[in-house]
Amino acid sequence: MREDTTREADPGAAGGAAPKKVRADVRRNTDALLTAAAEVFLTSGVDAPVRQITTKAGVGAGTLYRHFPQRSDLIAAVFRHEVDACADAAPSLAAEYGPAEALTRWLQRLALFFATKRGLSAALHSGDSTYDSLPAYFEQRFMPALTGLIDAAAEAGEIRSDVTPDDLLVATRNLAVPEGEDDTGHTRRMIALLVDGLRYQAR
Amino acid sequence: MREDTTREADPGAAGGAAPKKVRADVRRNTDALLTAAAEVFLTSGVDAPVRQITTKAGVGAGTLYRHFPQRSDLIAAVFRHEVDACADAAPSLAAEYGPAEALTRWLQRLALFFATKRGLSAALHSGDSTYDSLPAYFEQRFMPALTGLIDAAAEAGEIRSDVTPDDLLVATRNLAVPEGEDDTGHTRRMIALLVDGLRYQAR
DNA sequence: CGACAATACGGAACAGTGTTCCGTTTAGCA
DNA sequence: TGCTAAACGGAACACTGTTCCGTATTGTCG
Repeated sequence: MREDTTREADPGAAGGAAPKKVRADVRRNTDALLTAAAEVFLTSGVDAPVRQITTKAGVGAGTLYRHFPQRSDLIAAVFRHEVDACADAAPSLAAEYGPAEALTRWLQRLALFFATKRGLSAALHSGDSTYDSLPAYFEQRFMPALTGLIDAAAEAGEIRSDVTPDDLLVATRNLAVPEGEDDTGHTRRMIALLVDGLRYQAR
Repeated sequence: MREDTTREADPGAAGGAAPKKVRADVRRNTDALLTAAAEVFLTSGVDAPVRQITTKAGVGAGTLYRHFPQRSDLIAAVFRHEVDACADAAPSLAAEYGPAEALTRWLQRLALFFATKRGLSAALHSGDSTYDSLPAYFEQRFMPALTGLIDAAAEAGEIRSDVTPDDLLVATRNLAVPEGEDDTGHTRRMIALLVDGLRYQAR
C-alpha cells in the first residue's frame, strides 16, 4: 500500500518540522528498511540479526545504522509505520465502501495489525524510553480513525449507536489472538460476526 | 547439594550418599567456575561473556561447557552454591559465638547473599524449567538454618521468643535492598539494629 | 614406586553476531 | 550538463557462543 507521507509538509507529527529537503533515496531506503524489518520481526522476533533485515531490504548495514542508530529506534519506527498504515486505511475505505462495509474492512485490517504486533509487545515493556511515546501514538492515531467510521455508520443507520470506539478496539484485539498459524480465516469470521451484531439492532 | 562446597576429598569418611568417584581436578575446576561466575554475575549480570568467567576461573572454555552445557545450568548451580555457602555458615557461627551474636552474624551473611543475588532474580523468572526447583531449595536450606539460630537464642533468653523465621527472612531481604553501591555499612547497621530490637524485650 | 588407561583440560578454531569506516555512487541544483 | 554534498554499500573489525581434539592430569593396579 502506498504511503502518502511522501511530503514532509505533514504538520501533525511533532510540531513545527524544519522544511528540510529529504533526498529520494533516503526515503526509498527508509521505507524498504521499515517494510523489511516488519516482516523479519514477524518471523524472527525483534532481536533478529541485522543482516537479515538489510538483506531483505536490499541495503547495506551502514544505511540501517545511519537512519536507526539504536535498535529501539528501528523497532519504534516500525511500530509507528504500521500504526500509520493501518490508520490511513480508514479514510480510504470510507471513501470506497459504504459505512458499515468500511467499518468491517477496517476492523479486519486492525485485526491484522494486532496479529503482526505480537513480537513487539515484549520490547514495549522493556523500559527503554524510546518506546515511551508509542502507546500515546497508538491511541492518537487509532481512536479518531475508528470514531470516524463508527459515527458514519451510526449516522447512516447501518449499525446501532450505543457502541464506543474503546469497545471495538478491545474486542478486535482480543479476537485477533486465537490459536495456531493460519488463523486468518477464524479471526476474519469473528470480526464479521461482530459487525453483523452491530448491524442487527440497527434495524 | 552438599558436595559442592564441603571437602569431600576424604575417602575414608565417605558416608552412604553417592559412591561415585569424582576426580580432584573436576571438583577444583567446578568450584573455581562457580566462584568466578558468582563474581562476574555480580558485576556484569548473568548474560556476561563466557570468556570473562573462564578467564577469571583460570580454565578453558571446554571445561565450562563440559560441566555446564547450558547457561541456565551454571546460573542454577551458582545459586545453589551460594545458598549452600550461606546456610552452611549457620552451624559454624553457632559453634563459635553465643546464640544472639551468631544470629546477628548470620543475618549479616544472609543480607550479603540477598545483595549479591540481585542479578539472578531476572533469570529466575524467565520460565526456564531449570530454575523450577530453586525456590524450594532456597526454603529448604534457609529455614532450618535460621530456625536453629532463633530457637537457640530464644532458649538462652537472649532474644524475645515471639519472632518467626519468616519474619526475619523477609525483613533481612528488605533491608538488603538500599541505595547505591557501597551500602554495606548501611545494611550492616540496619541488621544490627534489628537484632538489638530482638534483644530488647528479652530482658 | 612406576606405568598405564581413562578422563578431563585448554585454547585454537569456527560460525555467528553488532558496529564502524571509507571509497564509490547518487540526487538535487545551477 | 556539470558539480557538490549527501548517502550508499559492504568489507573489515571486534566480540560473541560453541565445538573439537591433541595434550596433560588423575587414580589405580601390578
